[in-house]
Amino acid sequence: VVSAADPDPRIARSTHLVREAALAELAERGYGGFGIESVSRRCGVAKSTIYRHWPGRLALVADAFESLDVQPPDMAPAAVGPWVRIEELLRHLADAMRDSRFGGCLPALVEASEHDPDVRRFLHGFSARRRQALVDAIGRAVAAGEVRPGLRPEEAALALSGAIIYSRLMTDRLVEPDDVGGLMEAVLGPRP
Amino acid sequence: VVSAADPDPRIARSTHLVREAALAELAERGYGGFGIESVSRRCGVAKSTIYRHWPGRLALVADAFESLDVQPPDMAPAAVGPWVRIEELLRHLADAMRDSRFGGCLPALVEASEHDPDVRRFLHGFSARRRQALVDAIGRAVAAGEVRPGLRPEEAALALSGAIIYSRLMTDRLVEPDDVGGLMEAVLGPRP
Amino acid sequence: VVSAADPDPRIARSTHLVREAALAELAERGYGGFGIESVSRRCGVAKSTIYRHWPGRLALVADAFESLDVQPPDMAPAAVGPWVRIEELLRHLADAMRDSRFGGCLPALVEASEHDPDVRRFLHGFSARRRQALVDAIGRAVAAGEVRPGLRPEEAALALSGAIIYSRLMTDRLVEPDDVGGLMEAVLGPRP
Amino acid sequence: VVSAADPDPRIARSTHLVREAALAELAERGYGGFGIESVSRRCGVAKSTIYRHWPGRLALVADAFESLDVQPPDMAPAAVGPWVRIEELLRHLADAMRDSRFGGCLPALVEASEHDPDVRRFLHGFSARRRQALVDAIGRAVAAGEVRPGLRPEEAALALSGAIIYSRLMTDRLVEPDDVGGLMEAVLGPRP
DNA sequence: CGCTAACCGAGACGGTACGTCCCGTCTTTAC
DNA sequence: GTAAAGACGGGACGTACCGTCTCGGTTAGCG
Repeated sequence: VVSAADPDPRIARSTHLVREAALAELAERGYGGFGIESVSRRCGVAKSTIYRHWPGRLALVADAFESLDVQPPDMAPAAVGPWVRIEELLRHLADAMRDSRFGGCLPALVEASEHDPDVRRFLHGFSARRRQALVDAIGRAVAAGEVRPGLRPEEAALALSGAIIYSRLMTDRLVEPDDVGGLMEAVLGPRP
Repeated sequence: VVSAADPDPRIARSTHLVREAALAELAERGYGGFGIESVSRRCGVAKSTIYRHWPGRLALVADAFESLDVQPPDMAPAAVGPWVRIEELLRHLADAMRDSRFGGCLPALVEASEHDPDVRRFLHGFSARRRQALVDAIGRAVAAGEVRPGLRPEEAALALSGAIIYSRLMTDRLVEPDDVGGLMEAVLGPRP
Repeated sequence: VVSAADPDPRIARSTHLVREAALAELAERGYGGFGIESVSRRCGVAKSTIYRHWPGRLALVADAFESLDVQPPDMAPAAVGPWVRIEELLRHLADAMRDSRFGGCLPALVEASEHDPDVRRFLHGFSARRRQALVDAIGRAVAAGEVRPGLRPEEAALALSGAIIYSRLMTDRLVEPDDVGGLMEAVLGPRP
Repeated sequence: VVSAADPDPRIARSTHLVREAALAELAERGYGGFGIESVSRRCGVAKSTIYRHWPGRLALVADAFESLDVQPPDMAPAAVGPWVRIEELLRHLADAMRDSRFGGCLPALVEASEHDPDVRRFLHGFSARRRQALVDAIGRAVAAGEVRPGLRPEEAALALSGAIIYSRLMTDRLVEPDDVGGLMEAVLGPRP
């Protein structure tokens, strides 16, 4: 919405404050309770200023989410074995679920994506990118013989990601980072 | 909200019409766009009548969901082999995701459960009941030697359910009933 | 509204309770705050029963007023001198202003009479009957030489009644019964 | 309610339109039938705008009345004789009774003042200010020998004002400006 | 002295207005 | 000249009554 090259420091300040407040608002009150005026009060930026930079509720929500930019960790793709790489990716996802800024907004994100194409694009893109990294790692694990032959990486990645997401959204007990090992063994078989 | 033994047919009529309209409204416009007055207009029941039976938005949402009563299929628990039973449960879940009344409301349900205890209780209860049936079936499959020994039923059930839910909520392509076989093989190993 | 010869004691009981409560309600909360349901709660008679006997708000208000039946005192029309008779009539009016049942309802009565013919008929009738008694007495006082000759009874009666009514409706201090003597001297001249 | 020095022309426009409509509404439908939404529809100003400037029904009623600002005529206090001054004041009052904006609202004003201190303060203040001017004029008439000695100005003013007010509120026939002379003679004695 | 007709209570129902809150647009004011 | 402050029309919220209606349960007074 706002050009990254915008030189005006006032605009940069406003957008930053608003995005922070928007995320806090979403995590705290949910998508239904999210309000522009509430964000305005929370961060001290005038409502008219917010409307000058974002066309409305949904755009602000989508933009705030994008600013989160929770990418899968790219470090050490080859230096470690595939099993460890898989574990790293899943731990990172499990951590994100516990982060108030991302995990707290996830339900709102899911709901918003249902009716707004921008939000959906972001959410599905985020999800797909992450899963692809997992698929790659599982494929390498199959090739390296660390998991049973014949295991299909796509379905396995869906099941592993799904377990973590699902436990966050529809369960009383979310998958902790230390639970990741057990989860992997349940899907991929015994640790090599 | 309304006693099951209430003999007044007017109440029965009103509650039924309102619940139907509420579900349609939720599936169509989501939790954020859900409005009592809109439900009222949709089903022709006066707003005052709705408020006479439900204290507010959230209560109506929760009650409408509960009226869905999408139970896991209880038929044939022992007559068929465990593998088939697991497949049956997962197919039923995959079907529910495609049902507009349940699958369409799921995002709203997830979002609402984040801030309303009643909705949360319903959603988590539904989810847990369903998963428990799956855990039982997987346990029997392990005991029967239909899947690899040492597989932990809880984690496996989480992964299988999660894959289906997750694909509905954060993915462009949901798990079709015919995909269930492949999914099971990815998690449980080759079909016996 | 209800026939005086109605023999059913249940109806008599209901109408009496409702009328009492209606007057109390009017004196307490005024014409604007007057409500059928409030009257119903106050006297324990069901709303449906009230509507069975009166067609609506206004009819109940008018009927309740009529039941007050505050008549000018008819005793001693000739046994005493005209001056004393005038004083008696005005004292009675001043007393009525202090009665919570009549004086408290008077503003509501005035307001209601502005838009309801039934109420207006009652109020103007009450007012005219009372004033006529005063006009008669003043006329006799003129004839008896107790007040200055040439004094017009109609205007004098209007001024005397008006002073008492006006002080109740638009003044902080209403005319007490003991002020009546002074008022009469101001309008009629010195006491004979 | 609104600062007199408020320079925003939008506020001035809104308040003016609303006050006009409120007075029309009061005169037309009375205090009981007075409604904010009706005023809103009548003048085309949104309900939310009305509530932004007045806290509620009563405040709007009181403020609209105050905006009437029907002051007793201050011109010619000494240039003319006391009798003429008295006549002038009473004619002005009788005229006000016939003005739809003031006279039409008077019953509503009386009723409202019974339960709202702001309205009462305005009404009693208006009434007292006006009556005081009359008391002064009558006092001067006594001093000038235009009326009988010993006449008490307070009571006489009460009777004269009362006759006019009372005839408006509780009588079929109000005091016309041309009736004022006769009324004065009835209370004050023959015209000098 | 029982029966039937009526009254009564309880309250659901479709409405309408209340007063509050927020939306998204727009104008005014101040820095 | 931009940002704040906030007025504006609009509309949903949840509440409270309105006046209509349909129920059983009681009760009165006629037979």
